[in-house]
Amino acid sequence: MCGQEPMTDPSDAAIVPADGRGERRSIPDATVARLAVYLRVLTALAEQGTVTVSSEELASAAGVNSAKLRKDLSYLGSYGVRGVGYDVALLVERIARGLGLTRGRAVALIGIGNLGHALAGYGGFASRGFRIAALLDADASRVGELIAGLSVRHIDDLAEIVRTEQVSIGVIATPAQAAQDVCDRLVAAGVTSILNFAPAVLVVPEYVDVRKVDLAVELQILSFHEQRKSLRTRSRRRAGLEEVG
Amino acid sequence: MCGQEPMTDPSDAAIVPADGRGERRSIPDATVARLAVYLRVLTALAEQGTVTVSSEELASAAGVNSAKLRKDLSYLGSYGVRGVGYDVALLVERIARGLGLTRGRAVALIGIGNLGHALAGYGGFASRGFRIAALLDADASRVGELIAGLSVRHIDDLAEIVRTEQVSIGVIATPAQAAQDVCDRLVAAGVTSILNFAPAVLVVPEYVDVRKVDLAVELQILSFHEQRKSLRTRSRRRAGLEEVG
DNA sequence: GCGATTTTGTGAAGGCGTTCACAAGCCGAT
DNA sequence: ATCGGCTTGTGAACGCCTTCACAAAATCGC
Repeated sequence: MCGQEPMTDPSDAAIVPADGRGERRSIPDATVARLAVYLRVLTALAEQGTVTVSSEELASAAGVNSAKLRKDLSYLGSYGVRGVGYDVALLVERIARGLGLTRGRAVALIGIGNLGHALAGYGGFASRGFRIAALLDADASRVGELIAGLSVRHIDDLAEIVRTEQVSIGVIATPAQAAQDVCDRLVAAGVTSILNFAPAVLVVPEYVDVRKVDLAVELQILSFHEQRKSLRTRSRRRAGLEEVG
Repeated sequence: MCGQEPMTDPSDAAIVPADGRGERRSIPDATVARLAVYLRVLTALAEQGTVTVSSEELASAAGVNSAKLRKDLSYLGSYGVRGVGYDVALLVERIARGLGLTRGRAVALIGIGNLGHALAGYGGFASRGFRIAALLDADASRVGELIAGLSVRHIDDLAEIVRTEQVSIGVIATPAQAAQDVCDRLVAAGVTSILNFAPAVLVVPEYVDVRKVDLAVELQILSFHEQRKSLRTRSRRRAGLEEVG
């Protein structure tokens, strides 16, 4: 019913200068989000030994329709073979390259509370090419604590860490009221991509990308659909299409 | 640059039967997601004593433009006053009602690993009207463990718990390979809304809503934009618009 | 080699959401 | 009571994304 695709803000469609024979073409944000999913599915296929996959198979494994999948892949170039399908290994490589995953990026995680702790221990980052370079917190009493093999450092060390570890992405897992301050520090340190788990709207310069994940908002969206479903049932009942109470 | 709005799948626009004088009109998924954000901002405003707010003020606090905000609110009805703005308390009430948050919904959380643990302890759920009714895990050795005041129960008790606790939303925080099985159990137990943190594509009947949060995908999207930024700089340099290397 | 079959890649069409711009409406001052 | 200023609500235009449908291309069998 309500699909599973995450989404990005369509207000800024990806722009590529279209210089010479540089990048092929601008890739829509919605497509980028799906490419990441295809990559995950393809990696799993590769691990179980699948060599070739058709758009139909891959699409159904990723939960989209095949026309959309083909159009998405076409933004990267023509890597399929008509009548045959796609080479799994080649596609994995192309998508990874398209998403800029060729060199593993360093991530700094700020806010070692409940959620920060879980994120620090989450294996999915490392397994998909992201290296957690540092854990930081403002609470001095947490500094030095060892989590997932990393020692927690103080937020004041942020700028230095970003420089020495070449951090390109900051993850904010602090309480809401600390988020903007941490965000400002990240931007000042030169970080231009931020993933925000705090339930707060961040203000950043236009050249900085922010993605947010708000757990309560997700539940509220589901709540809306739940209500819609029960309203629908109720009004159908009222209309006498089913037995009346 | 890349905005902060989460997104839903546009492939299924909300449908309301438009019977008699039932619901006003269909609310787009993108709007629903933003309404949840407005609600958060408005609640904060109310707490600090603000009585009235203009679309311009609220929009900038929520990080959207005012036209969009007004159109979003208009789906709920006409609750603003021209020349004045919106009554904060009234709007909070209307949005909460629109999202179906009038009665607090019960949530079952399955998978008490790293992430599940953090989610169980996350205060943001309770504070926004969601009650965690049960924690479940397939690992018998975890059963009985006390987390955030709740005792972990075995996944086999799911159906019973859903019935007795009136669970309407299931949250999956298991490893990827267990996700589909847990999902099937939820659906079988009558749950029609699922929030999935496992990096897996869930197959569900069309009447079930699934939202997914994939942390690695979020990072990959940021990675793409990082690459785009550096590519742009590089090609500009190559074009001689800046000093050459 | 050639035709049948399969599957990709992509113009074109359609749908949905965002943005624009302004009429309608409310308040307060005079 | 009227006027001026401010803010909402919304039709219309625009743009992006999805979906459709088919030509192009590759393999297989004969």
